[in-house]
Amino acid sequence: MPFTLATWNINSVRLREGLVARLLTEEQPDVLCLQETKSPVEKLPVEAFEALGYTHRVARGQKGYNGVMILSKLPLEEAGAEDYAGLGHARHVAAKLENGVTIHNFYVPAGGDVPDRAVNEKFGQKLDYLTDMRDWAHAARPEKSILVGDLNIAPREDDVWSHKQLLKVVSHTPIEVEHLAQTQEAGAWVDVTRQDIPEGQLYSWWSYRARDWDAADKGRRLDHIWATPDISNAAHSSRILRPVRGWDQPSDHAPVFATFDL
DNA sequence: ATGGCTGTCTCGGACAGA
Repeated sequence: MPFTLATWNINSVRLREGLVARLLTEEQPDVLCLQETKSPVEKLPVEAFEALGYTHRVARGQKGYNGVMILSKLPLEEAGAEDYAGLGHARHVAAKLENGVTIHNFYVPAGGDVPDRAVNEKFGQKLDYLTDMRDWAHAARPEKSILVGDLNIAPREDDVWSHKQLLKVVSHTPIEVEHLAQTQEAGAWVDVTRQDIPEGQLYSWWSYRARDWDAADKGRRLDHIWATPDISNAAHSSRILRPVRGWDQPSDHAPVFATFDL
């Protein structure tokens, strides 16, 4: 049975409960992975999602920051939650579908302003988080797995509006790109979005600060869908729903979709 | 002009996002 998966940094699920419901109604993904829910688990809005058929979920949360949730129309069982780099943050949760596919939902630390761990602790935490993800993938040798989320790195030159102007900007620095590549290699993860859309500029995030984000189009591809090689060939129909960035009181991220024939 | 804004927690403004 084919299933459609989406990942979206919602930037407060309580504030944007209505936008989530709209996406679920209009696009009907089987599984939706959210990041930056910014809510303790017990305060997550779930009733509206249940009414739309999304009766299964796993979540981790904390007050004010971070937070991840997987909403699903398909039954799923919890498959763990890691606290990489020992930050005490709710940045990962995993779930296993009845078809045996495990879904990992990540919110990688943003990393602060200065791309130098000697003067910016947050940048060091971001690199350490990616290193722990790499070591986990290397040890676990994941199979039949999908890794999604806001990885907060735009790895390719055509994943940003200006490669040259962003080389020293956190999210596109060579050291971050190298750390992400090592994480990807350790799990043999296939970048599903780029498998489907190999050429051209592709963004999933546009800053709130631009006067006209659509016209300026200074975006970055920070949100990703990866799959292990045993199921990557089943993936197709990848897409980024740019119009969602233009909805009323939007998140600064657009949702990323893929369908798997499994 | 890569911060010009936005959200949380809490009721003014620090902190975080990226």
